[in-house]
Amino acid sequence: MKMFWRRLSQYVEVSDDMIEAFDNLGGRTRSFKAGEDIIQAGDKADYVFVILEGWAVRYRLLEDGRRQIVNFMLPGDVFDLQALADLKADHSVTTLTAVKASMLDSNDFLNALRQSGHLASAFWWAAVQEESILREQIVRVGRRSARERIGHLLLELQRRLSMANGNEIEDIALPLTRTDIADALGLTPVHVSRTMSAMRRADLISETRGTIHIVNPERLSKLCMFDADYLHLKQLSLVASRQQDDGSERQRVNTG
Amino acid sequence: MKMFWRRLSQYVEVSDDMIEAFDNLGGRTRSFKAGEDIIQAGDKADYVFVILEGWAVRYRLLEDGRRQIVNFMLPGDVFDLQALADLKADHSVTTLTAVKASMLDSNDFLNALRQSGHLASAFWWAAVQEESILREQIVRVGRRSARERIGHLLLELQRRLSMANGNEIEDIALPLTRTDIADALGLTPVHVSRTMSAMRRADLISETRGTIHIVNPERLSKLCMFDADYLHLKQLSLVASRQQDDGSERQRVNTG
DNA sequence: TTTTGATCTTAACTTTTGTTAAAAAGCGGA
DNA sequence: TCCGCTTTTTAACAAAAGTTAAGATCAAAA
Repeated sequence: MKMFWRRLSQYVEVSDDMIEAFDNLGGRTRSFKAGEDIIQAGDKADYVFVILEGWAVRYRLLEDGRRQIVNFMLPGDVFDLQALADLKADHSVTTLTAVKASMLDSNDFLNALRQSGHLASAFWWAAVQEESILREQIVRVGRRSARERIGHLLLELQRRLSMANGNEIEDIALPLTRTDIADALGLTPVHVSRTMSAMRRADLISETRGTIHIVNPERLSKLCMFDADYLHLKQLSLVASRQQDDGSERQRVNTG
Repeated sequence: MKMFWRRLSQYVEVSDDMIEAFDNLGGRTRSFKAGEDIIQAGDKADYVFVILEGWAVRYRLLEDGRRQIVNFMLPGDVFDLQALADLKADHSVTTLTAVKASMLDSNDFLNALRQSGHLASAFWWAAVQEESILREQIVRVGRRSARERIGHLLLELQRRLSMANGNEIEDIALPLTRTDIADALGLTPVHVSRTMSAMRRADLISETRGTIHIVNPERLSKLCMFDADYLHLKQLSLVASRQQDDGSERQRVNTG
């Protein structure tokens, strides 16, 4: 839950009354195994989830089996605020790793929002940020080359993990297969593999047992035209990227 | 404004107190010429807009001039609810035709939401629907062929225009150049032209002076795997007469 | 350790989409 | 009406990404 408050603190001052209002919700924590569906398309959404640990994805399957991963959900992320509108899910959510998530009854959740204006605006901000990430995903898939898509996604994930973690993460322990990356970026696994091989040869990234190291973030950012504005981060990114310049220690992300 | 209520009535019962709460906002109507920017990336968003007439698009430019249209905004659509989170725009909005839009001060708007729970949930629904459309745009651009993308977009626009209009629209007066369509679908104008020519030859669509006629909506829907569930519509015929359904099973909206 | 199944890589080849360019069509204003 | 502009279409060719297939690598289970 710490990750969640850390994330919200990007936008609002996290006050005690806010944490209290939230705790009173009495959401129960549920654990999911890797590869388990949390929501299936067509389900009636009754809960709002907060990811506490692990990675999940929202995806959609076409009738002929093509799969598109719509977005990644990391610790601190909130979904489905859609549940508050009392609709059926038009997509599925599944886990990539073991996941711990807090499940909040959507009615209780609404009441909590009414009680704490701060809490409401924090969640509003989270929803706005999520939408921003969706828009950037459209740009990524619609108007970028394979190499740019991969680099841009890696940079986004690094930022988001750092934000949840509270300090800059250097190396990304990606729980993703080439197929997952392909399904997120509108490519084929073969082409992802081919392109990442080329990126390694070009010394843009290196990879050891599923952990990606971005050799030179500035260079990769320039190459992929990555501009973190769309993440609407506050001081963390500025402070942290400064720290990164003066050679602070490298850190591995561990996501359970 | 009629379009707007018609659209919201898809989800909530539009009551007099709701219309009153909204009218009290005293939003002023502004007119924009075709091709005029309503919001520019980097602007501080201070207003919530409701489109009354005309078409607009949200888009993002990459440094090297590539453009991605993120979504289309039609009469009855609301943006930027993002303004409520007091953020800077990470994208631009421009008009494709002359546009009339209602501009609501975001603070006044927030107060109105607090006063009318119905109004709040109506807007929440609008935001949820918009996000749904964004997700489908990701699937469209990420995992569909050029022909599927074009057909799918046409079917979506037909649905959305019909919804705003209150009854089924047959022919779509598209105020879009091939370049606009290309920028929305992650293609080039040449390929859009080529593909639409093939679609005309295949008797899927016909076009007269910018007006598109979908020859056989069922066939096109099947071909493009268009499933309107993501728009969360009720059947139009019901909208005209009855409001929200009670306990009975919700109807699937497919084609025609 | 060896085995097994999944994932990754590489290569050769195909298909789709992008590029460039030039001609045709459409459209508003003189 | 013609003129000048923009948009659309078509064609030939280039590049990017998809497909198929086979071998290499990796990690968990025996």
